[in-house]
Amino acid sequence: MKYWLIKSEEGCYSIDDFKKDKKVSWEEIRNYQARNYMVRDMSVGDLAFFYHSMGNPTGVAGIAKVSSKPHPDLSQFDKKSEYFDPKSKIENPTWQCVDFSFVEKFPRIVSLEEIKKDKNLSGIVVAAKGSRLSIQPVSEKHFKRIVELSKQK
DNA sequence: GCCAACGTTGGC
DNA sequence: GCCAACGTTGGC
Repeated sequence: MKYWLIKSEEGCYSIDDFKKDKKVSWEEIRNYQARNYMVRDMSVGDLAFFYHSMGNPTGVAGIAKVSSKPHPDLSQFDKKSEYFDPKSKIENPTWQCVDFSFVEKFPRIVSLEEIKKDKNLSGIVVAAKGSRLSIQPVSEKHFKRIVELSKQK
């Protein structure tokens, strides 16, 4: 069982959109490191924080669960898509993604500011300087701590 | 809107 | 394979 953090711009796709959809294919990731986490390291049943970037506030908004094995990201073959990749072949797609199902929306956002301040969360990837990766691993300890924080106040 | 950090591209 | 130029992310 592993834990993750997936970023979404609040204005593009928020936790409320996710709650309504119940399930989403995590397409349009065009970063090899992020893709490799999905393809190589995620397993069905893993939990992931749903993180609002560019949010007000920015922070962890809820929890998602990996609900599929990796499959081709169809947007790479869609010529009209902003994410179309002319170098990718149908026989051997460059970009793969997994599906996430909705688990819960936190009663409140655990903000990035709060995460940075909490001593129990030192070393967490999302708080590192210049941490831009849109999919990140989270340790079990850090995962549990943030869940705990979300229930406070 | 600014800008630091860092990934990607392409010339050599 | 190096590295400068360029593009993108994302906090502030």
